Amino acid sequence: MRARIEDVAREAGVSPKTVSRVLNNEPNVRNEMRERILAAVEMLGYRPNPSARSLASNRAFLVALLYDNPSPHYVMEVQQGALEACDAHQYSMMVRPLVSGAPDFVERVDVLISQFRPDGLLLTPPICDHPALLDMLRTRNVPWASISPKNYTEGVGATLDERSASCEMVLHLASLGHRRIAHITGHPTHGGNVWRLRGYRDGLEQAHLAYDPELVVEGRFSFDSGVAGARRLFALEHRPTAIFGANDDTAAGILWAAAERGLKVPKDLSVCGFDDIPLARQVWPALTTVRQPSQDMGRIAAMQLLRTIKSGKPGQMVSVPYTLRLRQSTGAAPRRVRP
Amino acid sequence: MRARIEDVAREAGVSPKTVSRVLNNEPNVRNEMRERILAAVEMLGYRPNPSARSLASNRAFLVALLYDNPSPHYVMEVQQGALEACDAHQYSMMVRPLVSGAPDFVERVDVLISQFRPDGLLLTPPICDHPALLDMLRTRNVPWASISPKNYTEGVGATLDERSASCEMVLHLASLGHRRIAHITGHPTHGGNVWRLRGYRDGLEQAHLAYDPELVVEGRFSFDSGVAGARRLFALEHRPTAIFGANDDTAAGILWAAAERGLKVPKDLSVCGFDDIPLARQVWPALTTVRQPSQDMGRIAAMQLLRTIKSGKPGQMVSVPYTLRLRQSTGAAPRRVRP
DNA sequence: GCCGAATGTGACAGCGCTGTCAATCAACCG
DNA sequence: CGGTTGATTGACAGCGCTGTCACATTCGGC
Repeated sequence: MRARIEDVAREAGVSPKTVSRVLNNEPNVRNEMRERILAAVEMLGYRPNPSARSLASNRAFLVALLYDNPSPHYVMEVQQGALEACDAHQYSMMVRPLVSGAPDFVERVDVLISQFRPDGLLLTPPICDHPALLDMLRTRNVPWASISPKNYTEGVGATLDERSASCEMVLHLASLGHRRIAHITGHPTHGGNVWRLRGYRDGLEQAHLAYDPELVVEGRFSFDSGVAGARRLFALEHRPTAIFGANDDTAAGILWAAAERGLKVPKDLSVCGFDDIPLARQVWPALTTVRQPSQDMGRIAAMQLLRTIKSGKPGQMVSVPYTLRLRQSTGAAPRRVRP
Repeated sequence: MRARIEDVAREAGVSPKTVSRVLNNEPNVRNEMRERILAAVEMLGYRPNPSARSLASNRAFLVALLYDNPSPHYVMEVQQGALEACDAHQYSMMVRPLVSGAPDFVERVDVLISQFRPDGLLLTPPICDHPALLDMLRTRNVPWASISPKNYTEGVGATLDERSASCEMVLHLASLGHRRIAHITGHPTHGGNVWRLRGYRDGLEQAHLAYDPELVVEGRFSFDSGVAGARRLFALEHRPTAIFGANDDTAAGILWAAAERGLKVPKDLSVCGFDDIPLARQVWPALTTVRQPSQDMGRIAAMQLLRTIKSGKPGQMVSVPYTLRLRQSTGAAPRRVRP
């Protein structure tokens, strides 16, 4: 049978409670004692029983990651990073896919909380911007951390300056000579969408290009919405020479639609995306995009959440850096626009 | 405070133990009583405390999904399916990314088991074919279910007849007039690789085409290995007119390398893959591939695992159907091969 | 060297549930 | 009709840990 705390206590010649103190990093244990106990733990290969721990302490040592996201790669990256942070702090993590548009969405999370009693939640877009959910969490006093929330000036979590990144991207296109730069937006309820769109407008302004509403098409952060959006833009009388997709999936759709129409990228059309998922390198030509360190963001948000849980004081909203990845899908604007 | 089993018992006018019996579907409870108790559970919105449950019963109501897989989409699909099955049976699921090549791989899983005491493990390729791990699990008497293991004639889990699927794919290419059909294999330690390769040879044989070792290049189930493998095949004096990638990532790499070399797909070269991940539709031209219902496989494997756990008798290895998805990346063999 | 405060340690109950086993009851047998 | 099953229910202990509180020890200031 596996070692219990009592065995460690006997081995170290102390009471179980003292062992418990050491394991939980509680103060008021002499150093000598602490070391003796840690040695005994090591020797017996002791691991606390999480169920007993959580039953007795009424803490679950559990963080739940909630997602509702069309991009498995993104979720996977965030999950990986969050898992790293949880492991490092001896917390376990559960994952839960959800449909944030479902009528019983908030209730489902409520059930989840009463069932598993997680110490905190990790929210990805668009869940992190769901007002009713956040209200419920506040009421139930459950801490949470957000990844890329719409409002990045408060709360706990990790963000990226999507507005500046988008602005830079548009300036890059402008510097290549593009004058008609279109944008296929993300899902209107995603926080990211708001900032990427705003950054697009910033970029136009800074490049002294007029904003033309005709050139902004609503998408859904998906491949299909990229295809559909690009088809609409191609049908314009005066079509754009560059299209900025709100994410890489969208941009891949644009590329696909361009190929369908026989347009050469980047000769006839420049295309760029956002996120730098593997797909960005796997399409032809490889996508110019903004690298977003999703895994780091997952790790950082989880760390801030754990800090909040442990200290009771809210952690920070950490901004992580982005990088422009210039690849083959963007190039000089064509002299003359082919239909 | 949240309702406890005692509250339900009081409400229904029975002992806590009887409530427990109902909640655990134990026999020997009168129907009338069962219904009264369920009504009380419903009324109070009672949810058993998983920690207390697992502490008292020495079962964790927990399944761990282990993966070491380069394809996030695949893992995500399996995860989603497995989660559905676990939810339906009131089990929770933890996920754990691992590196099966690491020297301490088996030990890490061992630690995981003694720490969380999962009732069973769900193994994805290539982990499900790791002999040392399986030995350890047998020794520790931990049940597991596999998804697409190399040996699909025994054990518990879900498989797909990859051999027949690959054979059909090759026959499809042969029917289009291709005579030099190449194959870029998967990672040599993956079970799937063995059967896909064998199916490729079956197909050649059934089409009365000679097997040419020059046309089989070792890959790693990755985009990059597809690019590298295709470059090698293009360098052959007598290059293939069709390349069958062991999975869609590989096939996407082949497409990329073809574009790089200026080869038109499918006019100059036919390409096909395996799995039907979203990427297959997102490249240009869309990939002909084999649809593998990964989510169903995750769900089915989890169900079989849960059955094993609950009954003590091993569940089955369930074979799920595949479908050929013919898209634009395959076409009639060229009359004359351009260099 | 004495006293109060700060620090270090342990005894014990109990978290919410289930396993064990005993008690009760109805059905059935000869 | 007494005895024997088997079905149904409950009492109670205890899973492995931590919170609470009491007690022991050390420290600093005068």
